[in-house]
Amino acid sequence: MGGIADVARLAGVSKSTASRALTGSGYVSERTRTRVLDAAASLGYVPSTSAVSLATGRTQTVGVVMPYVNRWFFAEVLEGIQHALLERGLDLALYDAKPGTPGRRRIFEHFLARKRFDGLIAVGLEPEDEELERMLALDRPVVSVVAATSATSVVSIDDGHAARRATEHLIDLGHRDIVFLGGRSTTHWAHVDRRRMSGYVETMTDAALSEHVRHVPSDVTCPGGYAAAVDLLGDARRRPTAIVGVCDEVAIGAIIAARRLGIRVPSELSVVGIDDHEYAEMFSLTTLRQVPREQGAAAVALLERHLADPDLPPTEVRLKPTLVMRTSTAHPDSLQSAMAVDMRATPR
Amino acid sequence: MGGIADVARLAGVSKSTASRALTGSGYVSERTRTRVLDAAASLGYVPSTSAVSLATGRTQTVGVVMPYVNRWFFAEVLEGIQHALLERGLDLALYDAKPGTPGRRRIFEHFLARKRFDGLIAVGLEPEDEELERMLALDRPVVSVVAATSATSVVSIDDGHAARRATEHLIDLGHRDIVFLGGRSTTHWAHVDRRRMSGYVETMTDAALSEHVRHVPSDVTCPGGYAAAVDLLGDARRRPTAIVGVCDEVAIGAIIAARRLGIRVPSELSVVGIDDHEYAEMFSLTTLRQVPREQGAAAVALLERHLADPDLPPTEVRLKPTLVMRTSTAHPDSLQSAMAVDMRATPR
DNA sequence: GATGGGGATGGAACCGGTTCCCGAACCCTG
DNA sequence: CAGGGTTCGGGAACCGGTTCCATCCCCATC
Repeated sequence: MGGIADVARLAGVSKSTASRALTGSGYVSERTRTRVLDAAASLGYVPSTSAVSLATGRTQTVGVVMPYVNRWFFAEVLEGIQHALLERGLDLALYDAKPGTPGRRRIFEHFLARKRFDGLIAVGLEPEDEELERMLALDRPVVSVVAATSATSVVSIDDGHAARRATEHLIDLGHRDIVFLGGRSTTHWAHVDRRRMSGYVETMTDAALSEHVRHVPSDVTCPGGYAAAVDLLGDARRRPTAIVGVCDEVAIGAIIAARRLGIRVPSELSVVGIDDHEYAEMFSLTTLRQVPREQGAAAVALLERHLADPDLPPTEVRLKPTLVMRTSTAHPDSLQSAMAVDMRATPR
Repeated sequence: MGGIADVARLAGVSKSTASRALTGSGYVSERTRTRVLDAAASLGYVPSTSAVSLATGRTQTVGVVMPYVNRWFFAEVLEGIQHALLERGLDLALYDAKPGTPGRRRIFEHFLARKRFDGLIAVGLEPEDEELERMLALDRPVVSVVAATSATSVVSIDDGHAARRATEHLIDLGHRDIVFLGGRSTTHWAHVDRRRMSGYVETMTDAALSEHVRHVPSDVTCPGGYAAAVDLLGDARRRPTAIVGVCDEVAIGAIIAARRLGIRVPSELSVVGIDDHEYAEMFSLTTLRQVPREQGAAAVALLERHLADPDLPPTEVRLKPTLVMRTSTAHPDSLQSAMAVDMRATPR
């Protein structure tokens, strides 16, 4: 019902003219154009997307593949993507590809092959070689958000830089016994987490603190950070003066653990994270801010460029995180005592 | 490239026979069927979805409309839906319709009208009348998850029941001064929140505690609950002995606030939530468990029935939440002191 | 041996658009 | 006034499947 043929009939023109008037391509006089547009409006005409796709080869849809949607970073990126697509009139097909599940296999074997999209955005996917192959074989542009590959375009923050800034911040405050918390727990290392860890190790080494380098693994979630921190902080002899969380969720878990154990933050323990999570403010967490929503938007913009120019080579967009100072970090106790002693010792 | 015509040619049959063999409808001899299947496999044939949709009128896609994707409940429902769709070979088109945004208007005016889906799932959408109209006018089955309407099928938990159980639990422990925390802050009341509030009020009234009924509004988020609780608990004279959180996020916010203020949970303050949020365990939160993932799956199952039988009348699936006891609730201090006094007073 | 019904197959129409190609009309110039 | 370029519009092919319908064959039945 209500096909373009009806519009054409009502406007008194042929299908082809109606199509030209509606899509705005080819020569159509101003008079007939408005006549067609009026007819379409009065019939409430909406073109059939399948017919359009079939004829043009364009689906007006972007596929989004991500391993989680219930974690802060991913949900935010997804919202950013959705928002950007909405503005462009594009639909969003979501594929939730949890690592190691049969669903993930099906997505790569069946769903993607159907090519229901003009382009693909892969968020934090960490694809196996074969999975990456399949994505590239689709002959559709692919943009990754957070990825270690250079086979596709990539949008991400500079993770090493973020971890370096975080670590430097603590060192500048006078900390030496700094633990890197999170990553490589039950599962393998995620690339992001490894890059952040490397940034931490490099900075420690550069500051001649390499013998203080210490990594405490945990699930990269708030409960994960909490559990690992309870363990770490429970034993007073092993307790560091500062923690770099692999991300805010882990850092917040550590703060909650510290509070439960009666360890004061920041006077007895400094904590810094990476993200600027929705809850960071509530916990006064000092952190390196990234804005996943912007990364989603940037991914869409980049994908759009690829769609306009199929020969555009893979491009990298790397955003710089910024340090957001709150009150979860301070000079270490020992230093404060030392300073206090100094002050007392100083003749007035 | 690689159309069904090629498959047909390679198998030495006509397009129509190839189609029948591949879709499994109509008469095809066993021999030719396997021949066609082999040909398709060797060519790596994947049917064009747009062509299939155009010919059959089915898109093999389900649309999902929700106001948020970065909140726990919504993200979990989404994952449940995605998982269920994956099993059925259906695609998922996501529409993020934040209340009061221009994007939401566009979704209802443009995107939905394109009917890129065979059916629609609306999660916690709270549509305006006009929006509901539009959805129903699409002539596609609609299933709501959490909704106050009976115009569509609905999947949800019994919110009133949940709040009643939560409140009863506190009353049974001996609390009288019980506050309902959350809802109707900057925005309007959400229906869910109102239903939960009603359950609380009813229970209080039934227990002859109506003069103790007290509602403290807050944003329905963790920081929102935190901020409101800091306010509420900061003044010792206004401080209740127990809190029913409109949801776990708010309840957890209250626990965090209490801890910061040095108020012990549960001895000085009991807190109960509704959800069984991912973080509930970490905060030892007593709560009424709902499993949004199951609700998503149920919504898909229900939608599937509607697709199979277009005349199926709107149906309701209402799940019962269960009480999960952790250690955020206990007898109120006063009662414990009273009991202690009693014990001392009791002659041995 | 004629009749009929069901299984198997191919031809062609159809889903609803876009786009190529061609002809008509128009305007301007030489 | 002839000729050439530009604008406008229609017919028909095409995108890649599904499905209706006609045909043919085989076998059981009367």
